[in-house]
Amino acid sequence: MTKQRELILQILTHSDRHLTADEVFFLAKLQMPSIAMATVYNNLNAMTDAGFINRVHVDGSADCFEKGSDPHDHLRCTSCGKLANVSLPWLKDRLRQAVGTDISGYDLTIHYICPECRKKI
Amino acid sequence: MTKQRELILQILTHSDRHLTADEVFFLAKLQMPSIAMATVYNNLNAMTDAGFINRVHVDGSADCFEKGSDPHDHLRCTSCGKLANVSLPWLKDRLRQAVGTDISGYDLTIHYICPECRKKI
DNA sequence: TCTAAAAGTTAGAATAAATCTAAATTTATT
DNA sequence: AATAAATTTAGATTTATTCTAACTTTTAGA
Repeated sequence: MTKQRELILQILTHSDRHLTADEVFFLAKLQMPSIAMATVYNNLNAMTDAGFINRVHVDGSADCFEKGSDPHDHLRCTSCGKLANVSLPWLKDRLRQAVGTDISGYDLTIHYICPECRKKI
Repeated sequence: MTKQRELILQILTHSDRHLTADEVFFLAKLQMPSIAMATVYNNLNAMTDAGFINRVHVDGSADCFEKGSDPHDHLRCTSCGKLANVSLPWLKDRLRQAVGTDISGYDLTIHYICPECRKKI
C-alpha cells in the first residue's frame, strides 16, 4: 500500500459521486502534484481486480470508479449523465433462470431521467 | 440510400455474427476499395439512429453492430468474447417496477461461458 | 547494515476507437 | 443545365487508456 494508492483510495472513499480516472487524477494532483496518470490507472486497475473498488462502464464516455460496497447496478440519467446506484438482489438468479446455463455475472445500466432533471422539464 | 450505405447494410444483413465498425470496414473494402472509415461510421451511426440496426456496447473493446430484429439482450462469453442474443421480454417492466420511476430503456450484457468454450474445458 | 531483487512510480510515447474537418464528389431539385 | 444539398473521402484530431523504459522506493536476505 503506497502513498499514491492510499490517496487514490481515499479520494474514492470520500467522494459522493462516481469518478472517472481523469477526475481522480485531478483530485490526486491537488494533494500530490507529482502523481502520474499511469499511476492512477495502475492503481484503479489493481484495486478493481482486487475487488476493493468497482469499475462502471459508461457508454460513450470514460469508465467511472467507486468505492465498492455491496453489489448493485446503475441508473444513468439520459439528460445529465449522472449515475445512481440501485440494488436488484433478485436479478442475477432470475437471469440465470432465463438463460438456462450458469452465468458468472452481468453488466446493467438502466436509462432514466433523474429526479433533478425531471423537475427542470 | 447511397451505394455505400447499401453495401454496409448488406454486410450486416448477411453476417451471422455481430461485427465491429472495423470489421464492417474491412469487408466493405473488399467490394469497394475506395470506401472510407468515416463513411462506415457515418452510416452505422445514421442507421442506428434510424433504428435499422443495433449498436451493442462491449466493455473494453469496440462497439458491435447487427441487423436489428426484435428487441433482445446479449450474452457475452468471458472466454472467447463472442456475443449471442437472448430475449428477455419481461425484463423492462420488471426493472421499471423495481426502480419506481419510468425508465426509457436499459443496457444489459450477461457474462457466461458459451457452449463451444464450455466443451473445450 | 549493505545490497540485490522486486515492486511501484514517472513522463511521455503509443494505441485504439471514434469523431471532426474541409475539399471533392455525388445526388437531387429547379 | 445550373445550383443546392447531401454524402464521401483522406487525413488530422480527440479521448481514454495502455505501454515503455528509466528512475525510486520498498523489502528481504546475507
